[in-house]
Amino acid sequence: MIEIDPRSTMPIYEQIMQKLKELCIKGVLKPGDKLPSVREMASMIIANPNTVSKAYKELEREGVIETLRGRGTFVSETVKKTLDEGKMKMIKEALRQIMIDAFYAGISLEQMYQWMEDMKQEFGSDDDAFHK
Amino acid sequence: MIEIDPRSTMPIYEQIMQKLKELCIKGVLKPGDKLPSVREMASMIIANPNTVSKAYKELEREGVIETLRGRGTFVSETVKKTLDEGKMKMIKEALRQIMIDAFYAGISLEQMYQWMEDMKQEFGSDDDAFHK
Amino acid sequence: MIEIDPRSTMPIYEQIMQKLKELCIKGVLKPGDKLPSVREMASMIIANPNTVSKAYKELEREGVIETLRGRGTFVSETVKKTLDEGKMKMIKEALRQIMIDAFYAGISLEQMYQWMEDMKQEFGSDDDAFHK
Amino acid sequence: MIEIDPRSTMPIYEQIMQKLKELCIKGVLKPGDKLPSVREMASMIIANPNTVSKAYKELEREGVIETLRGRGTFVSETVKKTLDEGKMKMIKEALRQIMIDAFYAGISLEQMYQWMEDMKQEFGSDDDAFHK
DNA sequence: GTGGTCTAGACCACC
DNA sequence: GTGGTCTAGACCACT
Repeated sequence: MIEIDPRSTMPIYEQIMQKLKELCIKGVLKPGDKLPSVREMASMIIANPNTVSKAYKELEREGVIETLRGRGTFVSETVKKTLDEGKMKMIKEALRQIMIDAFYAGISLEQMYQWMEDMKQEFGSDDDAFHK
Repeated sequence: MIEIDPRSTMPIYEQIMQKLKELCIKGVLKPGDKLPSVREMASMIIANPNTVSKAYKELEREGVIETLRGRGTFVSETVKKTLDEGKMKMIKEALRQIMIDAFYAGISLEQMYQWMEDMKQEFGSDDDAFHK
Repeated sequence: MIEIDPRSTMPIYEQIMQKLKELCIKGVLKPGDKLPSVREMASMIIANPNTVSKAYKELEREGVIETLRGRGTFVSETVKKTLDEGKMKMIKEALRQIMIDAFYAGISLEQMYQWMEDMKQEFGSDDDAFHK
Repeated sequence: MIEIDPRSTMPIYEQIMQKLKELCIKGVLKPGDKLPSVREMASMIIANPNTVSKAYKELEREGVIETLRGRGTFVSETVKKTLDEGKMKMIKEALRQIMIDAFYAGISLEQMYQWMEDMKQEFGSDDDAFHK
C-alpha cells in the first residue's frame, strides 16, 4: 500500500503523510475508509510505531483523517481546503526553490509544466481537484 | 545584498545557497564576479563564518562558484547544466510534494502556473534561462 | 578500532575516512554493519564530534556508508564502483606526484611495486578486490 | 614551459615544485641550466612572486636547485638521493591512500602498473632513473 | 588578506 | 538514542 525510503532525507513521518494524502487525492482512499492501525501500519512499512503515530496525529491536526476512540482511524468526510495565507507563501517559496534547482539541473519550464499536467491526470481521476 | 531569515526552518546555509543561486540566475552576479569573503558575508547577514563557509563549499561542489586559493571566491565561468537523472527525479518528487500540498491548501494549478510565469519573468531578465 | 595521528598533516576527518575505507576493503567492516555513533567514535579517537560528523557525511556522499534517520550509520550494501573519469585523472596525477617524489627520495620502481603487492595481500584478504 | 591550475587544491607553490622536478627528471632541464627569475616565472604563470619565491626556496632546501647571489637560480649539478626513512614512510602512506582510492574508483592494480610504466618511459628518457 | 580545519558546547528534529 | 545545524573562537597554510 505504502512505500517508505528510510534513506531519504525526508522524515519518515512526512513520507507517510505524503503517501496517505496522495492516496486520498487519487481516490484510492475514500472518505470514511478505515486506515490500518498504528501498529499494523508500523509493521507494514517497517517503522517505529511512534513514527506512524506522529504522522497520524499530524494528519488529524490537518483535518485529513479522524480518530474515533476505540473504533480506529478514518479518512475525513470533509476536506477543509482553507486558503491559508501562510501556506500559500510556503508553497510559493517551495516553487521558487524548485525553479532555481531546475535551472541548474538544466530542466526547462516546459518540462516542468508537462510533469505537472501528468500528475494532474494521475491525481484527478475521480474529482476535478485542481479546477474547483 | 542577501537577506536571511533565522526563523525559517530552512537551514541558514541553504538559504545562502538559494539566494546566491538566484542572484546568479538573475544576472546580478555574473561569471567571474568576486563574492564577499566568508567573514564579510558572515558579518553582513549576521551569521557565523562557519555557516557561510559551509554554503560556499557546497556551492563549489555544485560548480556554481570557484575558490582561488588565498584570493577569494568567484562565480564560475562555466555553469555546467548536466542533465543529471538523479536530480531530475528529485525535482519531480519535489513537484509532486508541492502538488499535494497545494491541493490541500486549496491552491489551483492555474495559480501555480501563474506564479511560475512570474518567477520566469523575474529570473530571466537578461538571459533566456528557461528557454535554452 | 581506528588510530588517528593528530600530528599528521592529513586532516583528521580524512584520516577517519581513509581508515574506515581500509577496514571496509579488508572486510573487517561488512555491508550492513553499524558504525560507532558520531559521539562514540569521537570519544574513541579523542576528536570532536563535528570532525567525525564531517568524515561520516563525506563518506556518505561517496556512497561508502549510509545513515538511517535516528538509527545510526551503516556500511552501504552496494559499493558503487563507477569508473569516474575525473577520479581516474586525479589518481593518475597522484601517482605522477609520487613517482616524482620517489625519484628524488631514491626509491626504485621495484620497491614501489613490492609495496603495492604487499598492500594488495593486506587488503584482499577475503575478496579479490583488485582483480574483479 | 609550466602550467599551473589555480583551481586545484594543491598549493600553487607545490605545483611549481612538482613541474620543475618533473622537467628535471625528464631531462628538459639539465644540471647547470638557468631558471627564470622569480619575477619572470611569476608573470609567466600568473602567480604572486612570493609564491614562486617560496617554491624556489623549498626546491633549494631540497637540493634540486641552487641560487648564486646576483647571478640567478640554476639546476643543481648533483641530485642528492638520500634514502630518507621519513620520506619513505610518507611515500608508502601516499601509495596506501592511492590504493584505497583506486579500489573505490574501480581501478585495477594492473591499470595502475600500466600507468607507472608509461610514466617511467616518459621520465627516463635520458637516464635510467628508476633502475639505479 | 583568503579559505580550511578543529574544538567546545549547544539546540533541534527524528526514531 | 541518533545525526544535523549553528555559534564562538581559535589556529594554520596559502597568496
